[in-house]
Amino acid sequence: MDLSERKQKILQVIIDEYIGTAEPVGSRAISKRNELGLSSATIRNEMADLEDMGYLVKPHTSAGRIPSDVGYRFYVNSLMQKYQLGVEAIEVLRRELAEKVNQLDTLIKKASIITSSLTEYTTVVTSPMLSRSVIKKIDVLAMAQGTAMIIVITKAGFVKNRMISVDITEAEATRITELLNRFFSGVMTDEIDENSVIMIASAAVESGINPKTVQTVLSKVYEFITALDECDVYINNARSMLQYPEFADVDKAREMLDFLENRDNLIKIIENGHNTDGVGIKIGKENNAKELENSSLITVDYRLGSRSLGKIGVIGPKRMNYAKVIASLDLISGHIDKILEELYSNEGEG
Amino acid sequence: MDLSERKQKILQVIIDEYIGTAEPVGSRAISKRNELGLSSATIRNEMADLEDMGYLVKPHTSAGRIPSDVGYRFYVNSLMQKYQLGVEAIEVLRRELAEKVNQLDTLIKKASIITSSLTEYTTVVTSPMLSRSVIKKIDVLAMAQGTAMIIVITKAGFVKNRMISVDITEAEATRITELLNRFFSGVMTDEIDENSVIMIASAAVESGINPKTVQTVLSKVYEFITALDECDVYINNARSMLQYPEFADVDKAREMLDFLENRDNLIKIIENGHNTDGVGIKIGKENNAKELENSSLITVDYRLGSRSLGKIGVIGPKRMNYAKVIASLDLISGHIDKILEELYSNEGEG
DNA sequence: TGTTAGCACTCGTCCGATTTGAGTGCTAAC
DNA sequence: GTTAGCACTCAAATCGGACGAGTGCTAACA
Repeated sequence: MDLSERKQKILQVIIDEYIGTAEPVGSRAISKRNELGLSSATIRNEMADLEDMGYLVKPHTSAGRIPSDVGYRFYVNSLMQKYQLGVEAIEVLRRELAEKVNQLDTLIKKASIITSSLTEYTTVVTSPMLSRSVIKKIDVLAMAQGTAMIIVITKAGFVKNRMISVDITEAEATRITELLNRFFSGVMTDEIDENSVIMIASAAVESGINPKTVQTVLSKVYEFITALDECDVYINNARSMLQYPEFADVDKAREMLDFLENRDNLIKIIENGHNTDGVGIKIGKENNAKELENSSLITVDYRLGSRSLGKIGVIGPKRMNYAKVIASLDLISGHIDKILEELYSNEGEG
Repeated sequence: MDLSERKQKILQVIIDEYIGTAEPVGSRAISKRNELGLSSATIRNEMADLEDMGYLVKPHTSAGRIPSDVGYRFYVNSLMQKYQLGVEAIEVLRRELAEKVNQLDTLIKKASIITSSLTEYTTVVTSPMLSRSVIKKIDVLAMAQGTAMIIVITKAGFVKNRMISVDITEAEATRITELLNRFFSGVMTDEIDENSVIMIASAAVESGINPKTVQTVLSKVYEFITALDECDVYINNARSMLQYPEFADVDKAREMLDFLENRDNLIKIIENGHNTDGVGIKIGKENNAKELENSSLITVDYRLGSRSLGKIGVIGPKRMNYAKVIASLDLISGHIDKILEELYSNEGEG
């Protein structure tokens, strides 16, 4: 079942060609390029074999052939040449990322934008998972009459806030804040359980705060902390889909954009689409989503130390420039990892 | 130059029809609806007049006629019937907005989503302008080695944060935080000038903090506060463009989506497109943007008290359902105003 | 004078037939 | 094993006629 050297060569030429043009490629076109020095008839025979073996398919009798999912998979695994990004591209990336790195979410969004412009495909990034973050500080602020605000800051520099409805005085808020920080500052979010909340509650009540207020605030705080890991996803450059002939049909484009709009689904696909080691590549049906049958998804982790915080993914037509996308993602995730490492090297250990 | 009763009637029927179908409407179709009891020939004569007067245009000789920008403008100003939103729609809106109103930006984003689903057009909202906000609290936190975070919370419940590079100890950060709040808490952001910063700086230096650290932190804080009013814009349901025949051509759709992606431009258009009183309606070329020549933009303010915080806009084809969009925006902005009023009734006065 | 029936004319769209051309598979010869 | 050659296939492009929606104009009518 192994492919002869020559078949591999031909398959590679076909896929390279198809990636460039999106047109089925025929035997004559290949033989003309005479890298192989074979006549079109010979190529035809080989192509027929490749089709039998499942690497190619014919859209119809009198068209050329296009790669099947299997063909792409073989290409990605065995044939593809490593892509070398241009020095200017690398330079731009370095410069852009250096500019405003000091906000974790800004950094991620920026990374997404850069990836889009580097690859010209749609980029999706998941926001950093905060579930295993260390709390730097919690604030409870009395705001307008009957409302208060909870602010949680993690060591990694992530700030989340939420308003709650509760009658509370500034003094009470300050006191509760004090207690919260005494117990929770420096603690990892998923180590916080109801017991710790109860301890704080009794301490607060002892210091004379209305038990009902304490109860309301602390249950909201607890709820908020446990909900911190809600994963969000940013989509970038979705409109780029429209530039590829695969989506020349407005209905196709609409289907894809509708799919992208469904965040939950998208997150699921991105999380699924990933094997542990570095880059995850899902081709066509491998994505297990009808809407992505004609598309591929490539993902990488971005990490803090050994811990994966989230993912950056690129979605494009199945005939995407895999080598370039992989190179881009590799480069950018490497950069992010380094930046995060520098910024928060003391985070992440209990 | 006035339009006779009958011409107005005819114009109205034509526009109503065209809004529904996107097809040029002919004289026969109108006469068939016999609301007017006129023959097609008579209608034809009237339509020819309306064309001469600039209210209608012909795509080509043997098609019906479609409204011109002038025609739409007349329709919007004089002919359009008030649209009554369904009770279920109103109920949904009320319920949705009630649910998680406690975050200003969440509220606005949600409003945008609701508007999209109510109107089925693309919605753009500008984030609340913070320039004339009252500061509730400022925090400076020492984070990882060599970095600190500035957090500003406004009375209206807006939280913004930024990381900065500076060598600072926790004690120093706490001290600076104390001073910042003593001077700035309760102050409106645009009342803060360099003098106040200098005062804080000297106080901080007096209390023994490294002058260089003080200088770095305070200049960053000042920079941050003055940059608070950077206006952002959220786009919702852009893909809905694709469902209208106006954008059946992928290139047209692409042009529009490209335009929407250019945030600066978009903000400019939205801000321009607004006259002070309530709803702003810009039809086609009135938008002063090539990309919007075939689209209309309707905007409303959302307010806190009398102060406009930002805008909600709807972009759709020129033949959009103006009455419905206006009714929706009216309703939703009214709701938001009320919610904001309730939440932050004590904000906004120096 | 305003309205309408009638008619010639325009012009985009639809539809079927034809042509074109890229590409294939097979065969026979080298 | 390779290749030239040829018949065959089939989507896409081209062409042309029919169709029909719609117009403008004219003449007749109330």
